[in-house]
Amino acid sequence: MPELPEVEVVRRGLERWVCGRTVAAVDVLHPRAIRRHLAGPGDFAAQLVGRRLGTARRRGKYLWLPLETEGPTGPDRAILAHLGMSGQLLVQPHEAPDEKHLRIRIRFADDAGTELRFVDQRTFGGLSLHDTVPGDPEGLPDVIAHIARDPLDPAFDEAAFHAALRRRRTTIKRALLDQSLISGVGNIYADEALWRSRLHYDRSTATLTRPRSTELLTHIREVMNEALAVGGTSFDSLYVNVNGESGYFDRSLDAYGREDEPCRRCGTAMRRRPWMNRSSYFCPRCQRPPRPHAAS
DNA sequence: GCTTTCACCTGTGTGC
DNA sequence: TGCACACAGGTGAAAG
Repeated sequence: MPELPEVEVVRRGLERWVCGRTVAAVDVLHPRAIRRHLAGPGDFAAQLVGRRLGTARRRGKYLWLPLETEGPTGPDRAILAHLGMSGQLLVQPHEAPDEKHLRIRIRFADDAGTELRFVDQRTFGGLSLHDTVPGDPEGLPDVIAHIARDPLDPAFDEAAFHAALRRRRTTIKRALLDQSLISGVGNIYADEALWRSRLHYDRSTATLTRPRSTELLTHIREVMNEALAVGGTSFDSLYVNVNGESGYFDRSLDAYGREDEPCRRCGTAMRRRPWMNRSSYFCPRCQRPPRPHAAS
């Protein structure tokens, strides 16, 4: 499942293989893959043909490719991409057979012999075209202006994050998954960072002291950087980078998916609890529940 | 205004 | 063998 490290790996691949190339043709093979582009597949293709792609950018789990312009005001449009749960952006040779779940194909006006493919089994992801926030040097698409900066962004505001946590009347894992508070954290890295911080997922955000939230942020960054270093996390080949290679971080997970296995700190059997239509993995000894009856 | 719930999707695995 | 069902989970609209 692509979270921030996986998306960053894809961004780097796009930067290397796609940036600076000019779009020659676009095939939309499944309309759901561009459902956020309200004007439809024909408009999506027509607006892209002839445009040169700028440097790939990322905020949290969103990626975008600015469409270069000659004006001094920066890019005014950008292709926005979200991989959802199973999306892949692959750079493939023209002659490579179509993937079973190929949704969008973008061909380029050059002789490099490769094309960009958006492949997505569960169709939660997609591409779309948007105006950018006026004056934004990175060409941030307007529809994701509400997404918070991610913890690997040098401009991430730790003091504001802590203040927001204290203001909220919610629990810590919900807050970590709220992309308007902090972006890029999904179910896997939330469980990993909470385990490292010895925090229970149901702990109230209002009870977190500044040192505790600082420590949590440190662990979020650690686990993301470690995943980045090995190319992201992959469980079932649904996630691969732009060259089709899987990440290896799943071998290093301490919490996620380790139900009944011994905690790597204290040896207690790890537990899984249904949580918001998904699962939370935690150590019942290291990560004490906030209320005696809240977990067993 | 803030917080919580649910629909959207498809492939895989399990139990009967 | 075939069927029903649970599960994976990010996002945003709708409900509370």
